[in-house]
Amino acid sequence: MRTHHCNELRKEHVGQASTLVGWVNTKRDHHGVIFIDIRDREGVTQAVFRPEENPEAAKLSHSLRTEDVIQVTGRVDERPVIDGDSTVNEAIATGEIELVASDLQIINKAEVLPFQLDKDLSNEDLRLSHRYLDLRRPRMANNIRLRHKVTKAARDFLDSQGFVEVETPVLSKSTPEGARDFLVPSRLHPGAFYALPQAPQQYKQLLMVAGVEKYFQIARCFRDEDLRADRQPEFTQVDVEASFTDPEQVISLIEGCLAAMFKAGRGTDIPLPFERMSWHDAMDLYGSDKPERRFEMKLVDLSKIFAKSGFKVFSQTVKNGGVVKAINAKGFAGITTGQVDKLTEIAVTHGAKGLAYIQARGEDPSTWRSPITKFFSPEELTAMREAMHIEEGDLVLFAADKWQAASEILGRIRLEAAAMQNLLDGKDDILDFLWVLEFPLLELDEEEGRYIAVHHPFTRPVDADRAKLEAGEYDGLRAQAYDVVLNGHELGGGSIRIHESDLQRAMFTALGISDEQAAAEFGHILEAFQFGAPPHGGIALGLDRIVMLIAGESSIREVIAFPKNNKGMDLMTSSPAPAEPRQLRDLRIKSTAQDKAKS
RNA sequence: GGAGCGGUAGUUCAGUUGGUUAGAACGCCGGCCUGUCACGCCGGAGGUCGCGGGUUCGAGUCCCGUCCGCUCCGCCA
Repeated sequence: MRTHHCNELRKEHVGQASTLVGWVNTKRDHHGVIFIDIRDREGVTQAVFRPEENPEAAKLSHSLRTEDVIQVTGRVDERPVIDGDSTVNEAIATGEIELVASDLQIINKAEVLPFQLDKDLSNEDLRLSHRYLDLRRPRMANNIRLRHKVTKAARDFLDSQGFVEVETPVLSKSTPEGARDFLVPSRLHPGAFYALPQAPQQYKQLLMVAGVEKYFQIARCFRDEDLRADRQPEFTQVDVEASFTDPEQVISLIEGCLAAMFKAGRGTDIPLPFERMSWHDAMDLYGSDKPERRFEMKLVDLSKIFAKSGFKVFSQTVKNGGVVKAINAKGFAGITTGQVDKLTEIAVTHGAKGLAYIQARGEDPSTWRSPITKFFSPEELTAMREAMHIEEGDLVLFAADKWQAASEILGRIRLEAAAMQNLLDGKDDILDFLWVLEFPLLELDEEEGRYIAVHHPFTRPVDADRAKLEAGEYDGLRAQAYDVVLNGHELGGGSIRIHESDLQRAMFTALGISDEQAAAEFGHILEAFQFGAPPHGGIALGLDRIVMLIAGESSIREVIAFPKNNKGMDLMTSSPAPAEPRQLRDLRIKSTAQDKAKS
């Protein structure tokens, strides 16, 4: 049996017998002498086969192929000096020694692999359909181990703070609000369905009513929505809830938890506490509720300057209660026509009628190239130059709309312009953690003509706004909610919750949920709140995204062992797949084939 | 649902203005090689150029359609 892992043997083991097991990483066959690099999960060790040591083993070693599973027994020897040259390999940890093989057992032969493990491959289909091979590659093997370390750090930290891990059901109940649910048909109750949880939100609040006081769970969550590089239909949250708490306690706890996770994952301490910013300021300055602050290019409000401008597009917007805002992409006056078109397209996609800009060839407005400056007075030009700090070579981009719309448009433009200018090059090591606070509680869904919860329907308004909510005044309400952001990525979000049934009913009313619907969908929680529900709040962190960022990957698929592709399919197992007629019969579900036959 | 990019050997890619038999590297197969570690050297096999249609004397290349993948928008309380 194995005596050592493939990363263990050193000079001090010279002369000892050792048995290694693992995969054939590479074979270098010199006919007379054969070198085999054996790989296990810990590392690589070179084994040497010589006819003079054991002719049979040496002969057998010729037949080895990459990824065969073998066991090699031999004597640990120092790497020799040949003709005055050292044969030490400094690239591997065991490079000072080699295993002089006296026995070789081929445990299991391997066919030629569909792809080489020592080369990158761009064909993600192929990787996913043979994921068990893809995971052997060092990068993926490291990511899997990294994920374990980061997850364990979160678990250990929360445990050290007195939090109790509780498992909540995966077979759960569908919720009317929020993302589309995955449904699971019930055999025992034909026509009825479980839903897979989008998050353990209601269960963890009920655990607070149950008196658990401090709960956490490394929780699998499910959402039947379209996928992205950072979105999978099933994903993992570090889900946390506490009773008798407040935002400060949650923030402090999560800063400690993230510090532990980043320490475990990348070995460095992150500076605490994180900076904070109100949602209003984040939108106003960066045009996003998850600001990327590793470059400047802040949004500037020019409404006052253009309030009475002869340029009607601007002055009318301000007159109608909107704003004129702009960003200065320093040194980007040389933007190409194609790039302008692309930025314009982004602006139009997000509701702008076009994209006004100024290419500042010099400091003086007379040198500016722009489709709109001819409409501006000299005073407006001067005031704008001061406000935007326009210098030679700058590019200024405008948006005129309602405050939030204009801000969001410019926020998108800002990110794209920065990408065009490669402003994030060399900034991979900067970790800009940020708390975004004071989110709005509700926002008006103009299509549906009703208010929807910005966070979720259990989020507590700030104390000062509670009376307004109960009185039916829904504009401008602020929530006791907080998001933690890293480099423009939302790592997690949470809130203090509603713990009173009256206030919860008022919230449902605001969301247009009738008493009957509330009783049917949320009766259990309204009832629970009547029996001594403690004040409580919590947060959920996106574990996949956090591990992705620590690993330096750009997709969460790289840190999930068996992810789905863009269409939500597992290419290895070919799921989802049609069900057997018998299964459908048990569930009293008509098959699609039957439907087609009828119609 | 929409936009962009991509699809050529097992893999990663190149392929000019439309022009002979579609190439390279790695991998694979065979041979040689007793100190390599991306071993080396010699030889070989391997292609529905995603699919369908069109233009043309001639299409990997141009046009139309379609499928698949990825990225983004919508969507994701």
